[in-house]
Amino acid sequence: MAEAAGVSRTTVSFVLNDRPGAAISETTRQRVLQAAATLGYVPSPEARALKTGRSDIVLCLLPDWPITGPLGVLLKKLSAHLAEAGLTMFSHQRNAVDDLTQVLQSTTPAAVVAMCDLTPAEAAFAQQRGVHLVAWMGVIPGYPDEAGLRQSDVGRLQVSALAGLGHERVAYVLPHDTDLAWFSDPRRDGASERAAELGLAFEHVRLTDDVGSTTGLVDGLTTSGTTGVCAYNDEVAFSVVKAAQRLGREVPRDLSVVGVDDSVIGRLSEPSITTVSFELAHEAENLAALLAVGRNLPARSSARPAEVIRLVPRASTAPPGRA
Amino acid sequence: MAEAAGVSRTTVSFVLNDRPGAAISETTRQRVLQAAATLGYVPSPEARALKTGRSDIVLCLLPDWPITGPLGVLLKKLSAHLAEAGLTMFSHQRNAVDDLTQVLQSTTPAAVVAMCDLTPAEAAFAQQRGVHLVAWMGVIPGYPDEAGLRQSDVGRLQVSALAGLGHERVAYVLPHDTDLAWFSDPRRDGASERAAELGLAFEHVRLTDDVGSTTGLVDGLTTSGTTGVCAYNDEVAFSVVKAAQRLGREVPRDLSVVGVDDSVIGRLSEPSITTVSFELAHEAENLAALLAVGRNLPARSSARPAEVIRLVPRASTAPPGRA
DNA sequence: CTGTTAGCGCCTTCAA
DNA sequence: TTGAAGGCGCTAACAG
Repeated sequence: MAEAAGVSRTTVSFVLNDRPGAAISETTRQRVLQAAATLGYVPSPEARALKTGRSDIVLCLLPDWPITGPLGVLLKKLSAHLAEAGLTMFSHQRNAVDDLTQVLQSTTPAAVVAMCDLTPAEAAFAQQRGVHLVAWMGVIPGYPDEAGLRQSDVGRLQVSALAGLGHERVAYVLPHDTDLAWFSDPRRDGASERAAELGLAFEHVRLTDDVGSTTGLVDGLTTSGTTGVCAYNDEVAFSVVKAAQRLGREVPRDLSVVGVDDSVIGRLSEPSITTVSFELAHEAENLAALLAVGRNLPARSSARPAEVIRLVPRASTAPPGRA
Repeated sequence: MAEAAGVSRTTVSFVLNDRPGAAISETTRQRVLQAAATLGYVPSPEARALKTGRSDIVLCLLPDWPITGPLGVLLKKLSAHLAEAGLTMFSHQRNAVDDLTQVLQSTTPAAVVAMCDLTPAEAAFAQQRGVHLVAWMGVIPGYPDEAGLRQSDVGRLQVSALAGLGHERVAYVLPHDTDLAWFSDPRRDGASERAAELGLAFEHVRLTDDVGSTTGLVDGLTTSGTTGVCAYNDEVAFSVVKAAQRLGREVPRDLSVVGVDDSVIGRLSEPSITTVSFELAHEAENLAALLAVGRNLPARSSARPAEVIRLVPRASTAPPGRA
């Protein structure tokens, strides 16, 4: 900014950054602000970052499948919280051609939130560049997962719900899309563990891309005595319900089904689908606070919820063998 | 990078940037590369951007609702294409607290792709900063929309499909979520236009958040003589189908329904839902080419499809009044 | 309270 | 074919 304001660069820097230590006369302050406004001046992000060694970008590294539902909402909230703290959130979806190493050659973010797994090389590179690494639902070698949400707990909750109704043989149904394995496997494993703890018979099957074959899979499940199904999400649950109905089975009398996500499809299904919903507002704030250390993040009120995940009982579950 | 390689900064810069004009002996080249590798040296993005005045970031500015389905796929493809051209794509979702002006204070991208509307102030700011602006499904004052896809065409195609089957009274059903108005209104308007062209009776209704009330809405539609419904998307279509069935109407005999998105829910519905699918691979390449001008973008083969949008006929549509 | 000054790491013209 | 030097726009010591 030209010293069109008639002051020195230092002064400009001071007032624009609200430097705590420095005392600037209100007159000068106004003069600088005025000049900045008329000139349309804004400091160059690159020069600033170069000088301070750090930008005010927070990068969310997302897995390479679409983020929808509760997680999408969380991202949105996180972005807003960070913006309030003067940080800008960007998302980058993992893809085959560029890894974090590449991405960090385009910018040096203040922090990277890993919502997908990082390789040791990526982690090392980020560290070397002084980038603050936060593992949130993604694995970074040597870092703790900061997410207050375990995918395995989702599976555990589903099984517990069925067990509570008296089911003794339960199954986990995985989605066709193996890209989702990163997500679905932990849920299944949690379900499996919980079933073992409770002494339930447990098996799992994976859908295929052929919709028709779901019928066969569900038939196999019911004939083997399974009375309760945990589905990866509401979409899978819906497809299981449909298949059962095609087979002349009644839901929930012959088969109970529990989904995940509390999505529209589950509400519209007949019967409506019992599901697991997420309470992620507090998580978003937590994460924002973690990322905005040293900045004055506006105080947030929302208390930590009793449970991050919660069962939403609907019509698709009942004790086995009766309506 | 220390001249641990025993060469000058110039040399390093040359080899690392593959400078065309300069001839570097293969020996030196290797020595530099070697040293860079062992030192783990990478040029600072900020310094580079400061010097050249431009970074290699492409920023996609997204509307503040979740991007799913075909558009999500497009983003993913775009990101991969840009990565191949040495550009890094970041996404930033619009939110209430930071606008583009704020975001551009964190970085100076090579280009911004507007997938949501920009204010004149935002556009001016970006221009002043020398950021290349591309309107793609978003409106930027003074810029042409580069998207080969008009939302209004989606609505038009839906109406055409119903008209082709002989329907004479059609309705458009909008989603509850008014955030989606930006998307849904153009579709509805296209449908309305097309209906007028074809001399069809046209009306539109909006769902409410109360699922039960959908029944009443659909009842109103059918009693007023509507035989064909265009739904905002497959989810809305599904909910219309369900409501019709609750009313004892049969789909498609009493009511034909056309959705949009070719989503799983439409395929699993009974009857399966006729829908509009998108062919966006070519769009992604086009857009990438537009953004990567001056860079050597790997050649792409996919030909421009005959139609960006395509009707997928399924079981939920038939001529009016018969099965 | 305000101005001077020295780089941050890189690219690039100019000379050698 | 390579080295030296200047400056991109900014921040932060350090005077004044």
